[in-house]
Amino acid sequence: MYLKQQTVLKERLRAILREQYEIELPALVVEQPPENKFGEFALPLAFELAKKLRKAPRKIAEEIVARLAAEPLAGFASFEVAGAGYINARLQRAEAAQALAKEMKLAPEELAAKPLHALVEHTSINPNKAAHVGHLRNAILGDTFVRLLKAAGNRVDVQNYIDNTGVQVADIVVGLIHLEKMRLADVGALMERLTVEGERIDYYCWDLYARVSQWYEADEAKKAERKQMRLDTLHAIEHGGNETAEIADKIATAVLRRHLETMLRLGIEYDFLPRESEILHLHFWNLAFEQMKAKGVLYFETEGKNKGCWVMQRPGTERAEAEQDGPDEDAKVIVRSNGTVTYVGKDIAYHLWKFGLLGKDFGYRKFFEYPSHSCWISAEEGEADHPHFGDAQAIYNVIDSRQADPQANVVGALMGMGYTEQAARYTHFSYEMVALTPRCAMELGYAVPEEDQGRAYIEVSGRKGFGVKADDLIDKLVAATKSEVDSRHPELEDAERAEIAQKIAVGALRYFMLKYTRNSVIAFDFKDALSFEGETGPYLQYAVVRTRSIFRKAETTAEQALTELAGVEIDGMLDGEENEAIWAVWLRAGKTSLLLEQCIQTAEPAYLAKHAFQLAQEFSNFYRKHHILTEENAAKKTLLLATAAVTQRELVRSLQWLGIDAPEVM
RNA sequence: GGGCGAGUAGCUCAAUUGGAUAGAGCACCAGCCUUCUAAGCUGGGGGUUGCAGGUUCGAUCCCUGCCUCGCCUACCA
Repeated sequence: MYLKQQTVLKERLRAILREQYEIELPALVVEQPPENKFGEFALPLAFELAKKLRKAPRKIAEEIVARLAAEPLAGFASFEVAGAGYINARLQRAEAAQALAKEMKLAPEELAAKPLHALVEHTSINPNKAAHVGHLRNAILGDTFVRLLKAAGNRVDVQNYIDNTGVQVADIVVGLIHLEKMRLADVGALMERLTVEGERIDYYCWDLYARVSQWYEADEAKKAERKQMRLDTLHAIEHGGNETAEIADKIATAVLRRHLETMLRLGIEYDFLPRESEILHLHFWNLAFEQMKAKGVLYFETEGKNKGCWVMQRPGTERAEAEQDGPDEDAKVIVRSNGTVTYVGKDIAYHLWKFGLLGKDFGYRKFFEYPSHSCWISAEEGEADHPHFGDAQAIYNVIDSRQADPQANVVGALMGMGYTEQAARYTHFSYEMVALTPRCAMELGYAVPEEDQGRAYIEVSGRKGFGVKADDLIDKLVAATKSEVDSRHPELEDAERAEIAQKIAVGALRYFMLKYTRNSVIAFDFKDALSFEGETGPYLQYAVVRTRSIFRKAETTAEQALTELAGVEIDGMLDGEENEAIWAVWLRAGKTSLLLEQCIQTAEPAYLAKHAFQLAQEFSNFYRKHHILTEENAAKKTLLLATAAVTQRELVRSLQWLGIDAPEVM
């Protein structure tokens, strides 16, 4: 509703500017006034025009308002000049509410103008240890963005990139072979033993990874030897076709499966798992290398520290003419002097594939089953019958901000190859890490040096085994919500209480990760994460539960209540100070599609989280002031019921996009 | 050294990307459950937006300089 009216207003204004002043403004700013008493839209454009027209802003505003008032504009009640030259527009409130009540689905004009085939990559955890809170932020951000893109009408493939042949996996293999003295058969036995004992393989690896990392450094005399073991192991894994690689594959696959299970607890699913092993073995790089050489993106360095390497100019390091003598020491090495390719090189090849520019595809086989679809994994030789991924028009990589540089290198390579359209639709969906507060770290039993105790946060470290595991956090949340539900609803069956607790725990966790904007570091603390009051997921769910309770008692449904509003005369019932709380709900509810658009444009889900919270707040305020079930005026009661209904509809819709499900009772 | 990000209430964060009196939550204080669920609501205190300049009708936001903090900057992956 709101977005549509905003468009109507903008079009009218553009027409007026053309006719009256012969001016075309590239961007017409429409704001939301700080308080509803100023109206629903605020336009500061008179300030901008003042200089061009050499007139006082207030005078210009008056002229425009006169033109706006000259003929009726659909949905608007009035326009006025305010302050030094603001133009405020007021909606015809009853009309707006009636229109919003009818919007059972998102209106077509509020969906993406041009639906795209988008590809979102998120999670991408090294399959060598348990997922931790930082990975949860990644997956929750990515999954939420997927839901937003889909809601706006785009086709979306969800990918989770698996670095199954990297050093981190190699470290675990070194641990199994050299510390635990295991062979392939022993690893199989270990995994069976863990299953029997109900232990998690990813937890086992968490500890082993920390042990190996320390072992590398523990003995000064053996440091070099041990680092060489690590390198040899890595190369064996990369090469494939040997026992070491088989151990790596066995363990990485098992850990990956655990990651999928952990994420599924939060409602997060994937379509495809491309693995580095296939990027290597199917020789994606060879094709990328030929293409890059042919297009002059790579050049062979003959001097300086990078002598003998194929290098690429780093984006943003273009040198002045005068300095162009000698080698570019800032250049990024893509192929080492020993002929092996770096990570960035492989990443470029992978991204050419994502856009369908490589000229080669993965093999595919089924890996994991969800109730509604299968998740596929890359394979050298896949199944004959399979879906096809890649060929995306837009890609979003949910990767933490520390990898901004390598990401920029990939974009730089695409640009250099002339793929400017693809480069423009390449989004590094960057976010800051989740760190721990010093207090939280000490609670977990980690020794925090005195000089670090005053810091706002401490970075987690997989190598030190320092962090909060995802499943531990989810378990803790579920336990806390379960005991709360148990005490509030002793009349319910235990299974039902468990289900409610599960939904609340997920709501709390997902909202916690989404309420911060992407580039703020989350200083994690159990106290905040386990809070269910104030700006939290449960607060939003509670608002929905209250509306459900109302419709149960009124023996109707939200849909019915909204339908019935059409037959009622509500003119005047949304105006005046005594009705402000009612209108505030309708206005906020009408902004959902506007927020959807903003979130996608800025790749920032936090705005929707805030919107949902504000709607819940407006509703709570309304709920206290207006008692629905005891309202005696029939028309008024219909409006109040519809107000609860529109809250429920928009809140449930927003929460669904955030991946949060509201229970029936809580 | 260079690049990126951050610095806002006691704490954790917002601020519609340059707009009206800088807002929320937590914590603290005072109230509100025989009326639709108190995981709630109302009120209160709390701010020189790191510092100093500049740009303009208007700056938390843009520019310059400085201070503090974090991250990135390998022929590691």
